[in-house]
Amino acid sequence: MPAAATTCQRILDIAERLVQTRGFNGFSYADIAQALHVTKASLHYHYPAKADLGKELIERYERNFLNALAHIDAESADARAKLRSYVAIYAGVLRADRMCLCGMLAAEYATLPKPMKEPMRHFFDENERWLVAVLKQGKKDKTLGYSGDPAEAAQALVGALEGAMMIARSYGDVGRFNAVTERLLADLGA
Amino acid sequence: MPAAATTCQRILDIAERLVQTRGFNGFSYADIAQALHVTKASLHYHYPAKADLGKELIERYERNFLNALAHIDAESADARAKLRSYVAIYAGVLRADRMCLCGMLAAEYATLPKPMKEPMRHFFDENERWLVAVLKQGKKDKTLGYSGDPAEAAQALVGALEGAMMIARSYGDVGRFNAVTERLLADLGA
DNA sequence: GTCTATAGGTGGATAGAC
DNA sequence: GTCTATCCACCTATAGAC
Repeated sequence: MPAAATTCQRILDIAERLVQTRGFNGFSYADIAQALHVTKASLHYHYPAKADLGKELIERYERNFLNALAHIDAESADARAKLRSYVAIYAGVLRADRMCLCGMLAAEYATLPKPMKEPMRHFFDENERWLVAVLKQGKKDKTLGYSGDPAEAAQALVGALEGAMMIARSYGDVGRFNAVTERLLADLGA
Repeated sequence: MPAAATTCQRILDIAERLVQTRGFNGFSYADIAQALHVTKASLHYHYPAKADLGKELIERYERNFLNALAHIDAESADARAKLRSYVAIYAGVLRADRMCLCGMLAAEYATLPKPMKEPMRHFFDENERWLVAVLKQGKKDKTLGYSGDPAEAAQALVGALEGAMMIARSYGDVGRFNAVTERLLADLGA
């Protein structure tokens, strides 16, 4: 059985939800304190500055995301299935009325504390690295089709997913996201 | 010659730039006051609440955008050319290190003042309406190709543009955006 | 229409007791 | 590790003089 969540983990869980729904500039230590029934001062013991909290949020989010991708690789050998599982991760986030953590931070990029900027881009780099491998595999075994550079195709896909997610959330319409992603997948042959 | 810009217009110009670069939660009346060499109180005379300013920003942005689209319709009859001109608008915004105003607000949707939410979605509705007309024209005269519902194709395109813009801006890399949009246009036959 | 002045609140962050 | 208490900067917004 899993060990009880530490205070640090609980803080990150609440903060993650807040960033994904309201943005990094849209929540405060007071919001976490209220949800966790502790004082703001206690939070500063664990994460002295908001930038520290934000950096840790990104790094944990990327770890969890890459674990999910590794899980996909372990589960399915088919490039088409991998791609569909990848999109399903995004759909799951949106269903919880959340944006991708790093998609949210990308919008707020100009106002982010410096320690958060590089880790945020790293998330996208790793996503694209994984996607490039899947796209290359799919092209090699002729299960996926796309034109040009696989890196560009990966960037286009990530951008399309983030953008579709962001807009669909404004409409409160997950179906809109699903319709768009179904097109994207179909265009790739998945 | 154009009339001298009114104070209201100057306020909107500064605020627009601030929202597009920093987000609605990322700037304050103090920022505008400093840039305009007036006091915060003066700004409240023109726009009592920040929500009033935000609503006006969206409505002006949409008016200007729709004017640009009307200009495209007047300039070119070719659906492919129209589509390329549409994408060029986005590229121009990004080149100025800005995000689309409404793309930015879409990310911040949960924290937006109520009076801004419907106008923001209206911008996307009108964009998609225009795109649907172009896509239908292109399909009719066989200059553009896409599968399925033109409304869904329009939503996919808008989402892809907004997402690509957001991410490319984080990397400070307009070329990344151009490469992605070139793919999108090519896939549509434009 | 713009100013000074200020209200009333919240932001992130720290000191020091327990 | 959590608390109380507090600091100071900043926020949106208003009152009232000019």
